[in-house]
Parts: sequence; structure tokens; C-alpha cells
Amino acid sequence: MDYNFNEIEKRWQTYWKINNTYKVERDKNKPKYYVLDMFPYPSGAGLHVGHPLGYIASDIYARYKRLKGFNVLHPMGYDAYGLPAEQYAIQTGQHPAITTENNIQRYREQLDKMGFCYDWNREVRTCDPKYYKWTQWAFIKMFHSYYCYDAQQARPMEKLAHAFAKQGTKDLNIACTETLEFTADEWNAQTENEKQKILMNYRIAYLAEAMVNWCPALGTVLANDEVSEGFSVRGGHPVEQRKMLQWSLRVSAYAQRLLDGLDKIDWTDSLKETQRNWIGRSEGAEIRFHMVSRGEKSGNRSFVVFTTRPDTIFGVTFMVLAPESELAEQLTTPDQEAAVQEYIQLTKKRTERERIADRKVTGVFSGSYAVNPFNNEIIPVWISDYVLAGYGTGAIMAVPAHDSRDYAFAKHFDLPLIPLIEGADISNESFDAKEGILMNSGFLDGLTVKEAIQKAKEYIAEHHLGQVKVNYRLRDAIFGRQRYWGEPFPVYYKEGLPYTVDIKDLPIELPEVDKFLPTETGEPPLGRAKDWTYKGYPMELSTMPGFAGSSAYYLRYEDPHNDEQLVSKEANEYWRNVDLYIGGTEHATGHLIYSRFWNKFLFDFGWVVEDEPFKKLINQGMIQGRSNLVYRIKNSNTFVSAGLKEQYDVIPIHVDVNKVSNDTLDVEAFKKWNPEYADAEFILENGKYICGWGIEKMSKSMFNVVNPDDIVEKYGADTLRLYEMFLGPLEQSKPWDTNGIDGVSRFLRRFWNLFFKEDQFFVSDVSATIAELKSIHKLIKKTAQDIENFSFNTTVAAFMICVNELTALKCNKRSVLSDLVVVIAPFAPHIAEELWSRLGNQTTICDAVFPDYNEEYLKESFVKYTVSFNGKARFSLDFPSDASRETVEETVLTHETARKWMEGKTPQKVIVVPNKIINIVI
RNA sequence: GCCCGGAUGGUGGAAUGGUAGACACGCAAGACUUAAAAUCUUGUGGCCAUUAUGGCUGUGCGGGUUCAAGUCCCGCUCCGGGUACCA
Repeated sequence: MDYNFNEIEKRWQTYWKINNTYKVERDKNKPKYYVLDMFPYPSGAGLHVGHPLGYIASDIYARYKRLKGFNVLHPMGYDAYGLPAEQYAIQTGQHPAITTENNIQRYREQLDKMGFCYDWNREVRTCDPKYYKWTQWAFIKMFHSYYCYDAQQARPMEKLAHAFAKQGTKDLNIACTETLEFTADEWNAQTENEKQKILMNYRIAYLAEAMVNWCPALGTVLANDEVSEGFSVRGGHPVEQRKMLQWSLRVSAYAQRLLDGLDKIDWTDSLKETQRNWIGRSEGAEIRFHMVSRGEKSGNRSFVVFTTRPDTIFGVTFMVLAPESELAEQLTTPDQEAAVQEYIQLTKKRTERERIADRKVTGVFSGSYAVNPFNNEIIPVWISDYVLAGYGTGAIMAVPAHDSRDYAFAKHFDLPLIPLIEGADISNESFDAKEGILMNSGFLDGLTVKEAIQKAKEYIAEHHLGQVKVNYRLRDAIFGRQRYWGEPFPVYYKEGLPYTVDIKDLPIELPEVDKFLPTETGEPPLGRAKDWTYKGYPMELSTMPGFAGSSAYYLRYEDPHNDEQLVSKEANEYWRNVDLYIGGTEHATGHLIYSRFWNKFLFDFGWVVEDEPFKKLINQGMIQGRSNLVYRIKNSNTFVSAGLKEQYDVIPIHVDVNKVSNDTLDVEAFKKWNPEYADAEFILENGKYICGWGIEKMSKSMFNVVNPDDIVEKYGADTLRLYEMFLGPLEQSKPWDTNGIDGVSRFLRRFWNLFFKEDQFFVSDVSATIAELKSIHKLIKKTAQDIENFSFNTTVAAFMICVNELTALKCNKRSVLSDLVVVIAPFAPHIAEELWSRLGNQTTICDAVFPDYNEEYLKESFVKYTVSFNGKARFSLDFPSDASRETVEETVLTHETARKWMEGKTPQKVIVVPNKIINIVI
């Protein structure tokens, strides 16, 4: 009987839907397991064949865990806010909500065709007010919290106000935008309005003047992870630095915890490393330098630098301030005033991009001098844009001999160099390595760099020259976007100050606007909304960024219909955090940082029970496109087959891969593809036109997009699922190649045919033979191991081997085939469900039990040993599997073939590796 | 520049330090067929030998450790990803 996958798949998909087969409830009697996909942004283009790779992998794992007796939570939803729908709205006037809804419908249709076991009752959409109520709620909580470094925890704002009233800022170690110092009396003397302004300096969600990435083309600010090399990640528009009043989240307060947390979670080393780099912890020291005037120490004027190399302080020959830093203006002497002002103006004009593109050395002398606290040397203070205002203190001590940037600066302005490392050659470049023995360094001479760093730090602490300090590269996240299609802020303004709305008034729904563009006065689109007020006060006009809605969505799946809480205590205590998270590596420094931050914030207040959101994370690789090329002879309409193209002068042209099969061009379809080719001529080889090919990104412009719907239609969803897994290791990027799909398609048909005899479904109740048991138990063992290791490509290979073996054995035993169906079910659920029901089972296959393997069946009575001489394999010998090492050794040495290879010599050594190899050294 | 990965047949890829190339594609030959498709069987890293048994060589390059290296160590080359005046 034919394997009619289209009919089978459609029938079971409908059955699963009608019967709510994949609905999951809390069940105290079963261990839970939470498998999550990164939810997609529903784009207008729909899914291509590369997108479902991770979804298939997670689906297999979820189904496997369920068969293993776990209560598996496997939900899906949509990251529905985003720029494309809004850009489309600007162009067409179509409301982004409509575009988004249509795209979601399309996505759902495509996802359903692949037979995923999502519990759609738990679907979330970030643009749904019932959902973003909790995004707004979290924001309000962050607004009313500060971060205490001593407790390493977020705390309610009231506690801070209390502390200020009692002790001022004394003994408080808290995260802030700007370090302030005041007494309790000073605090108490402030007006309520002034107090609010001061508190803003400490809030976890805060409004502040900040240097931001401004993208003029998109008309909005962007977070650091949304900018790459001076261009916006989405759209590739230029981005400039601008100082603006902006909402931010104090992610930097959590830097150390985000770093420490990495040690507790099971992510790949490379992803952890990316996050570590992004957080960028650097240990060093802050050192205070006093100013001198006319050779005298001028007591009260000084500034602080940050350095990771306090050991190099004897090599400081100048200081450098960032032009944007306030120090630059403070420390400029009257005679240098004009030159410095000119330089500052010049650097202001240069965008980030220009600074990156054009790294010429520029700078100006401030006129001031500082004194080196270690040796009292007088050193000039310069201003240059190679020092960044945003990192450390915005000022550095320059050690030109041992820092390449200082070196370039010193050479350009002809400043002196003092070499500090014995034997280092600094005639052409600086010696930046942290190794060697120090010289010219007073009491540090003779120490290694490592020892010297330690000693210098001790010296700094003892003599009160500064303090040991840890700096992080991680910046606070800019949280406002001057766009329409995002969560509105639950914030209104009274007397110029922001206040949060009452929690019982949430959600604050996104208002309607007439156009999705900024107002004439340059305000964000929400400025167009009628009555955008709260209790008569104006509302915030910016909206939240994409990462707001995606930061805590995993928690909402645990309790998606709860109107009282983000997630109930009971639900969260049962489902806890995500056991397995699968998604792309592109979120390493965005979503995966923000989500961890957000979760830790919720954890601090006890709203969630786990302090890390994702226990194990796997990054699926990208599926690249495999483009096909035809070769047109220059200045003609004649195309030459790939094998003959060397004989002509040709131009390669991309051709739609859907007009090509096994690299053979469908000539008629090609002619119809484009009128230009209607009367094209072809030079064939063996009567065929063979196309060339190349691996590129899957995209419309390369004509290499393969739509999963077409594959499902032609081969079936089970084949698509198996083939995507068979393509190669999950985490590796690999090209899609429809050519190979016949292999798994054939495999499924062979599998199907095991169950049929003369077109009738037939399985035998006779007990299985040893050979059959061996084959199936080998598969059970391998499948369980491989799935646990996410080695899905080798699992598929194992299926093929087993089915081939059983076919050769003409095995039709019910016991064997039942196990086989269950083992294959996670990969090919539709065919498994069909055969499972034909085997007479009343339940669906997801309620089956994954079989255990029996070691007894796997035992071999004889074991093949490879006999090697000097490491070179020569022949093999069978031994009883329980043969002792001595027996093996004795037997082999007297063996005829072995003696031949020994050529009468006495072996020096015989190595016997049990069940594997015998190596004889002669 | 720095930090991670990776490099294995014509192709995608297998190999707890133990017979490299599983499995699949492709290709070739054969069976079935009037024919083709589909299906099945056999072969398939390279070189040599072929009457069979066979021999040599081979995992980007150069060294090393080991009885034994695709796998471990050192030094390169190339490719992919992340990140960058971060002091």
C-alpha cells in the first residue's frame, strides 16, 4: 500500500487540533520539562526552509522527553512589535496591527503544516494588551527600584528615600548615573520636586541625559546591540552619537551577576565568551593625579584616571582627557582656551562613523600639568578623541612605550617614551603584552608584570593614591524609541517630572494615530494621538524597544491567562525556568542579556523562583541557500551547460532554484520565467542543461529561497523534518540542498513498507529473533543517547540502518515494529501516529513510552579484534567476547598470519585493548 | 588588532586516542521494462596491481608526544563568527 503522506499528515494534524492533544497542564506526579523556541518576529515574507530548523529540533526533543515520562511545556508565540510592520505602515498607511495579524496567520499556517506539538492554548503576542500589561508592570517596578551593591539586589525605592533622610549618601553603595554626595540634612531640606530629581539618579528604569545612538533615517535612538560598526543592524542606516534625554534600564548594575551567572548555566562556551566580552569586566585601579601650577602642587585641583596597568605608572609621559568630558574644559588654561575650544568643536562634528573610518591622530595640549603620585614627575595634560568619555573616568594616564594608542599619539606629537620592560623593542611599535621584567620603575624594578600590578595596587591603597576598581564595558540599555509600533510607557508628566500610572490602570493601550510619522514639531508619532493623557496630564510619547516584550515572555507561557499576576507562584514553582532554549546566536548580546537582566530583577523581589531564565541553550546554525547558475555567452541569448562553460566567454546568471532539479535546468520553465529568455538557445551536455551552483545567504535576490510549504506538498512534513535534521549537526551552518531529500523520502517509504504485506497492513505476533532484537535494541540505545546529545543527524542515520536491517530480515514482528514506531515518532510524528493507530493502540503516540534497551540483546558472542603491527592494522581475528587478555595475547602470537607479519622476530610489546585492538610492536 | 569556532572523498557529513570516510546525495554498472520514470542489486577516497588473496598512500601545512593521532601538544596558512580607540 502506498505511503500517502499528504492524506496522513492532514488527517492527524486535524485530529491533534480537535482533540487538543498537545494541551499541557501542571501535573505534580510527573517531572516537568520546559522546551522553548525563540519566538519569531512574523515578517511578511513568511518562513523559508531555514527557519524551522530550530523548531524541528526542539519539537523532537519535546516529544522525546514526553515519551520518557516528562510533563513537557512546549509553547509558541510571536514577537509582534517591530520596525518592518511600522515601515510598511508609513509607506502604505496600513495599520501595523493588521499587517502583523496577517503575517501571524500565515506563520501559523506554515507552522501547523510541520506537525509541531506546541500547546497553542498558551500562545502569547507581545502586541496584545493582555500581554504587554506585564511588560508595563515590570517597567513600573523597575522605576520604583534601585540597586544595592552591598546586597547585590534590587530594592524598593522607599527604602532609599528613608536611608537618605537618615544618613544622606553616607555608607551607601548603590548603583547610580552620577556619583552624588549629600547629608541627611541636605536631603531633608530639598523640596519634593528636587527629591524626585535626585531619586531619578538611582532608579533602575530612569530618565537621564545620555549619549545615545541616534539613527536619523529611522528617526529613533537605538541600543548598543542594535548598532554595528556605525550602522543600524536593521536597515543598515548610519547612526550618530547624540546627547538626549532618554529612558534607560540600569543593566550595568547587574554586570557582575550577569557574569557570575554564566558559570551556572549550560550554554556553549563561545556564547558565554561573547557575553563575557560584551560585559567586559576589567580589573584595575583608579589613581588620582593632582595638578601643578608653576611647579607647585595646587592642592584642590585633581582628576582620576582608570588603568588596568598600574605597574606602568613610571612610564607615564603625558595624560589624555576625552574632549566630551567636563574635565577638558576645567583643566584648560587661559592661553590654550582658544585651541581647545576649536578642537572640541571639531570632534563634535565628527560622527562615530567618521572616527572609526578615519583614525588619524588628533589632539590638543590643555596647558595644564599633573604630577605623577609615584615619582612626582611633572607631566603635560592633553585632550584627544581617542579617549572615550563614556568609559572609566574619561581620562587616562598615557604610557606610550606599552600602549599602541599612546604610542601613536606620542610619535605624532613628539612626546617622550620611557621603556619599562627589559629587552622589549619599542623602536617601531609599543610593547603591549602583559609579560616581562620591569625596569626604570623604582621599587617595581625586577618584578614580573603580574607581580608589579599587584604591588602597585597595594602601594596605591596604602598611600591613599586611589582605589582598586573594577570597570565594566556593559552600558545601560537605552529603553525609549521614537516610534509608534511598540509598548507605550505607563508614564505621565507632572510639572516636568515623570510619574508612573497606577498599576490597576494597566494596560495602557497603544492609542490610534492618523499617521505613523513624527509630528511637525519633531515629536514621536504618539504626539499625534488624541487625548493621550492620564488624569489630565500628558503621557510619555516614546514607546518601548523590541527587547522589552521578549525579555520575560517565557514566564508568561507558564500562566498565560492570569490577569492578576505575570505568573502565579504555583505555576512558576512548578515550571520554573526553561530547561532547553533553542534559537539563533544573533541574540547573544541583545535579548539574551536583557532577558537575564529582567529575570534577575524579578528574582530579587521574589516574583520568580529561579535567577537564570534559560538553563541550557543551543544555537542552531543558519541554513544557507544553494544558488543555481546558468551561463550566458556574452552578447548573446545562448546559454551553455556548466561542464562546457570553459570553452566560451560567459556571464553567470542566478536562476530560480525552483526551475532546477538535481542541477538540471527545466529549459521550458526557464524560458517562461522571464520574457527576456523566451527564445533563448541552449548548448547542452548529454542532452541536459546542467547548472552551476554556489552557497549564499538564502534570499529573494539570489533566487534560492526554498519554501517549506512546497517541500511538505511534494515530500511530506515528516520527510522535511527528517531531512533538516539529517543535513548536518544542529549547531553548524550548512547549505540547503533539495537534491539529497530523496534519501530520507525513500527511507520513510521503506519504513512504511515494513508494515504491509501484499498491500494489506500486516504484523506478526510471533516473537522476534535474536537478529531482530539486536537491530532494534541497538537503535533504541543509540537514539536515546543521540537525542540527549542533540546529535540528530546521526540518529537519522541510525534509523536508516535499522530499517534496512529489518527489511533485509523481512521482519514484521509486532513487538519489534511497535518499538520502532515509538523510537521514530519524535522525528516523524505523522507516519508514527498512523502506524501506531493501525497497530491497534487506542491512545495517541505521544502517550506511548519510549522503550528501554536490553543490554543482553546487544552482547556479541564473538568480538572482532584488529591485529596491528607497529600501529599498522593488518588483519582481524574473532574471539569469544569473554576471552581473557592472556588468552587473546597467546592465541594471536601463535596465529599463522601473525607469525608471517612478525617475520620470525620476537615482539617487544603486545598491547591488547579489550574488544578492540591488538597491537604488536616488533 | 584581540577573543571564539572550523578545515575529512565529486557533495552534505560519520568516527569515547584504537580498521578514517558511518549514513545519505551524486556517479557507474546490472536487474525489471517495448522504453523511460520508479524500485531493487552491486561498485564507488586516490594511486598501483588484478587470477583471487593484495600493496602503497591519504583527514589544510610543518614539527612533536604515543605501541597507536582526523582526534592530544607546539608553530603556521586559509575560512567563518563575535568584538574593538574599553586604557
